Amino acid sequence: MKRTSLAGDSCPVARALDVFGDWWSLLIIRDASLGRRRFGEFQASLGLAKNILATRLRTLVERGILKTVPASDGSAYQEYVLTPKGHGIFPILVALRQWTEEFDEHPDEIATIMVDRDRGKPVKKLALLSQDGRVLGAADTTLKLRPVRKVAKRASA
Amino acid sequence: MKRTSLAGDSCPVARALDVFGDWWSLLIIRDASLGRRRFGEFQASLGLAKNILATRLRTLVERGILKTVPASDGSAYQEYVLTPKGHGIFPILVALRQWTEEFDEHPDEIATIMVDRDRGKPVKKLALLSQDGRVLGAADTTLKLRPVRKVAKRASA
DNA sequence: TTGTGTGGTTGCAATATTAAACCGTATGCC
DNA sequence: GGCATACGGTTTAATATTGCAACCACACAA
Repeated sequence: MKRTSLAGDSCPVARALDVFGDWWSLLIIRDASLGRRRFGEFQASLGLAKNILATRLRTLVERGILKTVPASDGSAYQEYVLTPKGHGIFPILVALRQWTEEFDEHPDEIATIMVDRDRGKPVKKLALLSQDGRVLGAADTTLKLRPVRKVAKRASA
Repeated sequence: MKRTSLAGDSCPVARALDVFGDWWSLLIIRDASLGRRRFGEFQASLGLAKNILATRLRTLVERGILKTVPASDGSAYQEYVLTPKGHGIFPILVALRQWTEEFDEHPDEIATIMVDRDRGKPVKKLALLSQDGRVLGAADTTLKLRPVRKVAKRASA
């Protein structure tokens, strides 16, 4: 009855969800990208049980999303910061944010807007472009089987 | 001990996760966006237990991501299709996919690539633009408190 | 009218989440 | 140094969710 792992799945969406697709991981990553680094900061901000936070931080470190560094204030504690792989999650956070901004039933309850730091103006919606520069919607795309170079090991369908 | 609900949260990321932030919902939505519509199709594709699939479909319908329609083949069964709100999740799926493409340890196990339907060429990476057209990274953005128009009801921080 | 496929529901065992108590190590303060 | 307290967890026990398998109702076919 173990929660089924998606790690070996051949779908890239499933593989991403396997890494940070649970209730708390993305919120921890969001907090980290807002500059929070300490165990206590995450706990206070998210209000989740400490044991859960501990296991989540541990697996996020294992998976290369976060890394631990010595505390910046000189104390003997450690802090958790995003790796490049963790920073790469930023567009996903933006996509989630923009979906809520567009479709949520109570947009008045959204506290913040994302702005361009230089100008202070709201950012535009994420755009998916073709190689020749056209804006693509879902209907303008398809999936193609990836050409296999050497030997594919475990991928199924 | 009920799983804490994020519905009333003021963070748009949390609000999105509250709607489809569990293990299976996004995969169901992915399947739906690939054209799968029937209970059995989802079940065979995802390999999840039928009771779980049933509850997920029900809540996704309740939350306006999917809607049920009479079966397209004339049989008396029903099918599940994405609403506009559900189609709006597409950029999130793209962002997840692209993260895996860029950071996964075994990219050779990824089966498909997303291509522009017209040309058959891979799509470009999602781009976040400022209003004056600059490409923005995480460090080029900040969050600003949303100006409150009328009375904010429940939002906290 | 008997059989089969589809679309579920029900019951039970295993696992995950939660809150709360506990604990060792650092700091802070005297 | 000595005591109190904060930090960063681990442990425990209750509850909720997940997963599997068996069951069931209805539609459709023969």
